[in-house]
Amino acid sequence: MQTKVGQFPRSEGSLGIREVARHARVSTATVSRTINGIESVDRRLAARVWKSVQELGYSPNVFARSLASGRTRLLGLIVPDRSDPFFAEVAQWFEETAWALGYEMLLSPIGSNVERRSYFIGRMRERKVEGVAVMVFDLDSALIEEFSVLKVPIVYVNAGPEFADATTLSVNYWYGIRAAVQHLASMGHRQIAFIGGQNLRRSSTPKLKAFIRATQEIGCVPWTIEIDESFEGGIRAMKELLDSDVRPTAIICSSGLVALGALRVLDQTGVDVPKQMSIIGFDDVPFAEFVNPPLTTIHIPRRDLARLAVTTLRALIETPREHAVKSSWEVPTSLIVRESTDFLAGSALSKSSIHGSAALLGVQGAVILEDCG
Amino acid sequence: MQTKVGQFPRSEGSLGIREVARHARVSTATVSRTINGIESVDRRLAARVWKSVQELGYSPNVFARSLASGRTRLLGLIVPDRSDPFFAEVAQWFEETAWALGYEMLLSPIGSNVERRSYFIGRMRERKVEGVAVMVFDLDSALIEEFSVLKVPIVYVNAGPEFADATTLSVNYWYGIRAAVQHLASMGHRQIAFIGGQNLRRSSTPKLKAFIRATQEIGCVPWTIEIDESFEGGIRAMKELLDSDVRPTAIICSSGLVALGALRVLDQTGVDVPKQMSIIGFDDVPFAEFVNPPLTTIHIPRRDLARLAVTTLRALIETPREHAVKSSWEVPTSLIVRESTDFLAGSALSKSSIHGSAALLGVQGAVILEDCG
DNA sequence: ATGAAAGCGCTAACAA
DNA sequence: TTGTTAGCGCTTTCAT
Repeated sequence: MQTKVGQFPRSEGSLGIREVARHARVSTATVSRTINGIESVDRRLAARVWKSVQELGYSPNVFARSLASGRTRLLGLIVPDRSDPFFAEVAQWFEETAWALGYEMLLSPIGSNVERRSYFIGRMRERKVEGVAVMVFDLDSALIEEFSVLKVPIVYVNAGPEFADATTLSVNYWYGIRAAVQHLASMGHRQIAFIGGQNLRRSSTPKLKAFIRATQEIGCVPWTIEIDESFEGGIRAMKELLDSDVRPTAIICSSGLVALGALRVLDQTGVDVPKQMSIIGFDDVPFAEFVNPPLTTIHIPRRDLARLAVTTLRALIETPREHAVKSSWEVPTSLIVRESTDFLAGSALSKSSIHGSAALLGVQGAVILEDCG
Repeated sequence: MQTKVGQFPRSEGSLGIREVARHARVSTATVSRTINGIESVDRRLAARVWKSVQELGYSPNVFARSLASGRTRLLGLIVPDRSDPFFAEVAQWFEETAWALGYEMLLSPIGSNVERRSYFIGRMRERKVEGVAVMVFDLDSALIEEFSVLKVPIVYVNAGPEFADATTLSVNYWYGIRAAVQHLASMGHRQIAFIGGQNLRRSSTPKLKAFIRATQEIGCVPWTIEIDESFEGGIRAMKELLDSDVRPTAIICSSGLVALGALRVLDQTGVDVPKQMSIIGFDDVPFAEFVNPPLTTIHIPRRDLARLAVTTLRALIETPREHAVKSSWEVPTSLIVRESTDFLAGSALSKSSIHGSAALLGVQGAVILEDCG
């Protein structure tokens, strides 16, 4: 019989379930059952237990609990970069939703280098995540391999391989981009350019496709210009556009930052937005509404996306995986009209009530155009 | 002798330290020592162990590890609101620093309602945090009480009680605000207003004091206007200022959002920034540099603050607490000059090289004025 | 330097 | 319904 001491000062006087049990004059099992809300416990005993818990100031040790139960209630979320405001917000909603369902989030901003990636993968393994949401497009197959070894459910969000049985969630850019194009067309714009590019999110392709389809739909020639998706990219593209013989009258940017860059050039060049040029961005960036003029943006439902990821994961985890069928879900985008878009100058069309009402809502007001689908 | 089954499907084939030990033909103790990098292990045995770890794809169970060792290596960080970009960034640096030192962060965005607060406090207790950084000013004493029961080290960051023995870190606003006032004064401004207020951060008072002292220092009368610290607050204050008989020529805002609000009003009123009015904000908000014109801001060293919090906590945790002395640290603020400040129109002063060089740095360039202290 | 074995605090059979 | 008890997977003494 040895008395364990340990190098590190343990929490005071080992206040564990045993002390509570002794104090309440019941067994540890009863304490455990009470704390975990198991019905079968006698009301009077339960009351005694809770009282002891209070008096002693007991709080269960999650580590012991996980070890004993074999459950961790941990959900992994793999993103490229936590400092990107888009992923930051998604992560926040993911965590919030997870909490609401009794889970924890383990965030893995794996970046781009391989060491960092396997570090985070290892971390998730050590902590025994029960499921993982993958939000990076180019997670290499070796890592995916490593994961499948774990045999935990995975959902791919707006990314990932087209496994026959992979569960996927995706953002439908078509709705929002089509709404944007039609919004512009309805105000007389025919020369609409799209500034897009490639980045970590790799959502460029679907956005581009949607733009092309939407412009063709209204009988216009798609006008696109590719850049790296950033503030500087927006600056370069806008300069290029301004230099061309015939200027577009409206521009859709593939991200909020790109739009901010475009706006900068326009401001410096003295081009009035929206009178001389209309700009539409994405709300993947905060402060789109605090900028001058407030940006008309395509809204990505980050919160819905995050929630869907968590709930899907939970379903996968808690459902006996007898009939694991491929399932895929989609969240729609929409258009938020603010003040960076207006009627084409010299257009025969006059101000419609839609835009008028947007202005009426005041500085932060916005009218949301649902998808036209 | 019973074979444990468990309700929940456990990780495949119980790949634990025992399997590794068997595979490497050593004891579990040796495996443990090897994995934890304990020197005394024979090189050849260690090699065998690592090989087995590789081949088996073993990764230790953190829960068991924590349970056995009595250490959690968890650091709590209490903030009001994780969606505030300031705290979001601090939290990120906190976590990053913690990782670098082998710790984890447990974030508690306790908000304002009591239930939420005690929920997060409870969470930290359950998880046995080894130390806590408190970044909220008005953590009520009851909660502090609850914490002191845990007997874990606490550092108060820019907040908290003035316990005789409390460890505190704080932001020195004096340097940055003084630099801002002097920057303006050097460009001929004498009518400088300060838009400030109160918010969760409660950093208003030190900021206000610093402003008053700095303006008096240059022989000006402090001109302050109080609002709630927000975008709308900035709008209201700016409107009020524009309506007054005599307008200020330069304005320092107590936060980035307030500055954005002020900028909005100025833009709508057709007041040119910086030609007709200079604006200075705080960089507690991203995109201050992406706005038009790029905002001259007072820089708060969020990263240093977070790092200091973590390293201080670690020192407190890992140092035998024999002589626990009160200690306090400070991080300085500084001024980042961009393009929202300029010479007073009609001033006898001409453009100095300082501002000229800022312009030369281009769209995103900035010259940092260190504290004048 | 290595191994045997006693727990860490809890959960969940199983028995009562 | 309640209690007894065998682990969960690891660390760390203690003995070798």
